[in-house]
Amino acid sequence: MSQSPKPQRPTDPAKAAPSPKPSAPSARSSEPSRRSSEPSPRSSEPSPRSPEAPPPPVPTSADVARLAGVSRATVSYVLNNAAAVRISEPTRRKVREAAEELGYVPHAAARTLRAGHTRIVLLPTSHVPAGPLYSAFLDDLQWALRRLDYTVVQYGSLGLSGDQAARAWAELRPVAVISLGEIVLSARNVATLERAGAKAVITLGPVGVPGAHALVLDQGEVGAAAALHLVERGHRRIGVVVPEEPGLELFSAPRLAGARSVAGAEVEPVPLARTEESAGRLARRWRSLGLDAVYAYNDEYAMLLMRAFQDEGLRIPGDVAVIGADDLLLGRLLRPRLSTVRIQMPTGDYLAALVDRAVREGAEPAERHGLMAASAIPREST
Amino acid sequence: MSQSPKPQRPTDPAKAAPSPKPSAPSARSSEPSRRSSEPSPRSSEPSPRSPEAPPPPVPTSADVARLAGVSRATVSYVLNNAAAVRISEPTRRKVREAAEELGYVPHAAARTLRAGHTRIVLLPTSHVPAGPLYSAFLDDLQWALRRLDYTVVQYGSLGLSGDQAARAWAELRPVAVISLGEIVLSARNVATLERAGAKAVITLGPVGVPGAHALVLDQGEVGAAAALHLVERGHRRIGVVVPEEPGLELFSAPRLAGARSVAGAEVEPVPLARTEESAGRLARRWRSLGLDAVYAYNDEYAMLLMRAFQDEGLRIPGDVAVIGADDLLLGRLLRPRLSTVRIQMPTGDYLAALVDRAVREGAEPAERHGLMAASAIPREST
DNA sequence: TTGAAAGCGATACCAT
DNA sequence: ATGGTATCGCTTTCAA
Repeated sequence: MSQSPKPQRPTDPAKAAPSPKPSAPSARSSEPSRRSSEPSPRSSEPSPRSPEAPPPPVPTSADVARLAGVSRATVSYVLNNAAAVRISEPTRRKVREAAEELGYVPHAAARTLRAGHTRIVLLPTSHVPAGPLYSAFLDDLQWALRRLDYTVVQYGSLGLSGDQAARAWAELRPVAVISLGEIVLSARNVATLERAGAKAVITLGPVGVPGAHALVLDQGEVGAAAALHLVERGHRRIGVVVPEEPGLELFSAPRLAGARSVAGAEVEPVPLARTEESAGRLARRWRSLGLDAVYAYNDEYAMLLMRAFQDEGLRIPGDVAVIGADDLLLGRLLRPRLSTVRIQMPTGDYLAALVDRAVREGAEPAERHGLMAASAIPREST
Repeated sequence: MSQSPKPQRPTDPAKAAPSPKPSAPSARSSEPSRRSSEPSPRSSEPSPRSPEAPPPPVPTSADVARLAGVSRATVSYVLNNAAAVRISEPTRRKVREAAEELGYVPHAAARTLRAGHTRIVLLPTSHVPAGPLYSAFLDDLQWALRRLDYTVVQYGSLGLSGDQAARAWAELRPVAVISLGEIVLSARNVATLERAGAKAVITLGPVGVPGAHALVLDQGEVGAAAALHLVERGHRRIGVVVPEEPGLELFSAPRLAGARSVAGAEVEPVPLARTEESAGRLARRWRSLGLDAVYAYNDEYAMLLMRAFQDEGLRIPGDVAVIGADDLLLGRLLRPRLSTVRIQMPTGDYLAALVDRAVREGAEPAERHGLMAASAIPREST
């Protein structure tokens, strides 16, 4: 076992011939099959795209070096503006021109492998939650992260289990993962990611995840703000819409609980699907429920429900008060104008800074609460 | 040059001592700095996360091999279910258990480098266009691509120029790029990507891109369908909303042109921002415009405008007919119910199959038209 | 100032 | 049935 390495055949036949390269690597590396050491098949023309020519090999830094008449090391120095080494200006220009001419783009995988780490911040996406609130937040976050020189990669994780997802993400060796809460991570998953080099696993959602930096956005506050508002308006018997669509439980359950926590509120869960039919059915049996107000989960469900109530002859807010959440534009367009709960998300800058700190200083995982402020916006529907 | 390799120092000091490992690789590779060849610092415990311990090295296939008592080759065979090689069942189990125990996850970059290509399909995203139509399409596409074993990566490209973006994408060596039209690619950019190994550059949008597989989704059809519908209903003086929000010109201009192309329609462009104020202003000067119908770009703008009209005392469709586009749920909730144009996008399966064919057979770039069907859905607002 | 070369991790040949 | 090992492209040390 512990015998020293026996160089039965010369350690590296290829490297033995530095400059002109031995005629051809013969049938050596047979698998990747492409690649012929000379970038252009022969001529120097830009190759007018012959119909069935094998795809031209991707230029490497070695190609650039050859064209510029320097070593690969020099190419690397120039292209990365290496500060520790001084390269003459003529050489720099030669290198840059060669790179330009070949259309050279460095190979991220090779760099990653060499460096031992990436600057990838991975954002899992499953369903794009389509809300303008969310969109703006996402744009903001990406922007802030790029300013800090991270590469933002959204990884489509639709329909993956937590385990599958964690493995798939880990393969990319992201330096950080920011889970927006669509996929529920277990402590195991967090461990997988950290073993794969992730310096920060941040979850943004209604529940904390053991081992991760959790920004707990307490959805309960949303429900509480809504219920409190209704109670203050003199309502007591409050229906709370619980969407029937799967995947929303993580949000709806805490919102319901938050509403329940409000003193003076008698809360009744009300299942509702995001369809006209479901809303119609609910409206028709509404009077039998004996409720005088409803918190409709969010503005979309609220709109749906308001319409159904109105078609049923119920007056808003006279017969039933309605409040939504998310402060969508459409709420202001409804008549009566929809009261809502506005949710304050952490800014992209804040989150990006958190990532950066964790990456650089290895901040301890912790749960942060109270980052999400929820406040009722009274309009005409309550 | 052709001197045989001179092993000044043993080719690989690490490999020389498989089991106990030579104290440390001294100050050899100083840059990546981490990595100490032994996965666990010493003990076999899962390490109770000592406060300031250096991060444990990421396990590699070599670690798995060592733990399982086999070679790295064997590990690779087992973990990839290599068909060409038969490995005994006990060995397989040993390897799998070792991998499991270490929480081994293969390093995508290393595999990529070795393989010479990736299975990444890159979807640039800049603004998340937030429409449910778009979301559904995206989900669909990701799903279809994953079924074909591609890795879908959305690359946040907010605020990058075409050149910057193309370079950044090319670094990842994606096997295909599907540009959803938010970023406008030039022929140069396409060339950059193809030189970097992309087998297919597909653009999906109102305009074709030279050199790319272009799925031209002719937005003109949407405008035409809307205008035609209005003309058939007896309207002639038709306003066409042109959103003032930046980034929508690529869609709004062809839609406007499409409306203009309809015989019998007298089209007037109408700028409108996605705010209540803008809609209110427009509604107030509406009567002076002498128009009897409006195609409001999409359902959101239509809703905005309908509300403003109604607040202004204009009757719909009596005084002004309104039609939107995208067939959003909210259209059916408005009163009167909003007529709309439903847009038929190519399915994710179709697009995924197109990618796959291009990747495997190197299909020639071509423009495909007529993939987008648009049909008016009459409801009550026209 | 530049070049030679080691080596990051995984894979698939070619031996055994 | 397994193991040794060259290789992918890039960065960076060390030597010249």
